[in-house]
Amino acid sequence: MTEQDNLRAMRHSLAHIMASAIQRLWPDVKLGVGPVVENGFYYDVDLGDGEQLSVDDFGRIETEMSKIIKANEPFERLEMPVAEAVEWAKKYNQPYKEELLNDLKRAGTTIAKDLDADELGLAAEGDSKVETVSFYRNGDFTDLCRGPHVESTGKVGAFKLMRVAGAYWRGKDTNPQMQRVYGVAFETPKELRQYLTMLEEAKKRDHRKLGQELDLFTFSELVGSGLPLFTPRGTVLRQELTNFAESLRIGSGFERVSIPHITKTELYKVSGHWDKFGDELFLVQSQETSDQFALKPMNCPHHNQIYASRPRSYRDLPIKYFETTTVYRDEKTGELGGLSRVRSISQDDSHAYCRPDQVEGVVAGLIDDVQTLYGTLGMSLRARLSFRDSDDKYLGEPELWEEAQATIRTLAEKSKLEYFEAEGEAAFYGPKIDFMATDAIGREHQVATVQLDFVQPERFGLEYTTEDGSPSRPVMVHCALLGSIERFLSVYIEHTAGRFPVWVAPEQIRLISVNQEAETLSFVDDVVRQAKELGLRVTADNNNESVGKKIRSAEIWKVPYTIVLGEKEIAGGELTPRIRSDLAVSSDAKSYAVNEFLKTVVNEAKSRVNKSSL
RNA sequence: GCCGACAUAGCUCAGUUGGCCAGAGCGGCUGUUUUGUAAACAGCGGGUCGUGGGUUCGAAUCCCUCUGUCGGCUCCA
Repeated sequence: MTEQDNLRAMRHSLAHIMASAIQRLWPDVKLGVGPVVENGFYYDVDLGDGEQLSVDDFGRIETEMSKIIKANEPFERLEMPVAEAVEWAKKYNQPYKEELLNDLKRAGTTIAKDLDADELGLAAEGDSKVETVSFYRNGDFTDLCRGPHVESTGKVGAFKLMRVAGAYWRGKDTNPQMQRVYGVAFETPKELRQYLTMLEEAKKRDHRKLGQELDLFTFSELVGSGLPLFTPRGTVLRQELTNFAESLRIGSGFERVSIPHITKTELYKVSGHWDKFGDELFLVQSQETSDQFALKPMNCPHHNQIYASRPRSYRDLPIKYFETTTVYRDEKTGELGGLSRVRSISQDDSHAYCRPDQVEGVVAGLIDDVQTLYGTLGMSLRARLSFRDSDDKYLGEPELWEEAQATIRTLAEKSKLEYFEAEGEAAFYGPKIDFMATDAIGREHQVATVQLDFVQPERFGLEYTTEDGSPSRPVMVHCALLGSIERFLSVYIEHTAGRFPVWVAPEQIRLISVNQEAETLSFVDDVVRQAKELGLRVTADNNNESVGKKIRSAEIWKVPYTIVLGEKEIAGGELTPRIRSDLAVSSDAKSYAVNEFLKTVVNEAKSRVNKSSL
């Protein structure tokens, strides 16, 4: 058994132990499923009679679990015919288990396609009907289960119950809702502690907290949920990041286009999005005509109309458009949160219209841009090649798919990307490459995406004239480097913990006057003026406070360079910048002539480095 | 949308067996001080306790509605 398998067995065993502890405390509990998840496990339970578990009960449950662990009860595997198992479930009043068993009996799997039996931790012995099922017993607790488990309840490592949340039985929103109790578990207490420390760290860097503290963005009840408002500081962040992404586009031969934010709904009836996503559109009614409009939920159909506005020759291709613009999606309110999930979504979107023989070159260029961007931001990347599976929901010629997927695989190989393939993750219109970036505390986030599209060109009748004069369909390549800029900001704020490198820092230099004397203030003004002339973001703190307090304030605002100005500086004409600790390369404070310092900072910003050049 | 928790000053938070004018720290403003690398001192403002309704002699506190936030579920072009 590998270490991985052993950890899984430990976690799954803990799910059983937790269920058995809950059953001791609430004998009438009805049990759902209890699989292993990332970092731990959960079990879905239903206490019945509308009774609810809360985190206040965790102490009792954990105590009970500890007793079971201490008793070191062996896990015994037993088998019984399915019919007998159904009787067992009936007898012990476990309707959810009964339902699962009936599925096993009928279909041989616990559920059609939407849930993976393995994830559920349940028996599924292939596609044929199941004759016998396995149970595991520890002490007085018996549960339908495929296993494997650890030998006995004493061998489960370190765990902690984390939270309880609602979850639909078998993930369907028409089913009754159960309570899902989550726990985390590791082989050793040390690993558990490390994990909990990481969570603490994540909490400290929560972009919602930092957004408030660093005055980056806000929400207003009057404007509505999921509609972030960016302050001047937050807007600098957005702008610097999009400027960078846009400069990569321009370097790769994309041309900027510009479109309105609304359209007649006809556009989406043609594109096919109306049927699929119509209920998530914000509708806008004209008071003048009977036309119904919608706020755009994506940009491709608009861009397609620009492509379609004149005849295209094979010589014109690839035609590459890009635009940073906002789309609007009426997401369900319960799904919104911070900047991670919003209803006004800004995208650095691009669409390239290619001949089939150009797809490879275009995609290679985009992969290159993605790598440059995330390399500069100090995040490592992994790519998921999202391919189709055998489902019939995919549109477009199967040969085209095969070819495109092969191309993507070759490119991933050539670009030295770390990648993996995921069947069934493709969009309905084509395969894609989704990029995941790892942040400073080891969490992975989905960011950029490159998608091939065979469907929209067809739907919109996009064409170009080939060498022999016949019409042909271009292939569309969608790409967003930052993805949703709001979501990306949430990732980047947490990645940097708000300690932005100079090129993105809303406030790059803060000047602190030692006193209020006219000579000092005029010297400060002079440095501010010079810095602004060089395009730097500089502020002066001339408040009547102690130097110590003003330094502290600059630290709290995470300003990269703080400079105290007083008699000494006025006399010598030199500054001694205080460098924010994460940027500093050495700990010695050096002095620079005003001009020399400012020019160094300008160059540092221009080169987008993550360390101080001083 | 669903389940659960929550909403008190600009921020962070006290204040529940329903009861005197609703509190603190930070931030803000004013004054004193003229300050040298993470918090000088003093004073002053600031909240119809998210909204609307209800119960009660009396509601920040109990009940309902709505709005918003958080943890999940579901969804994600």
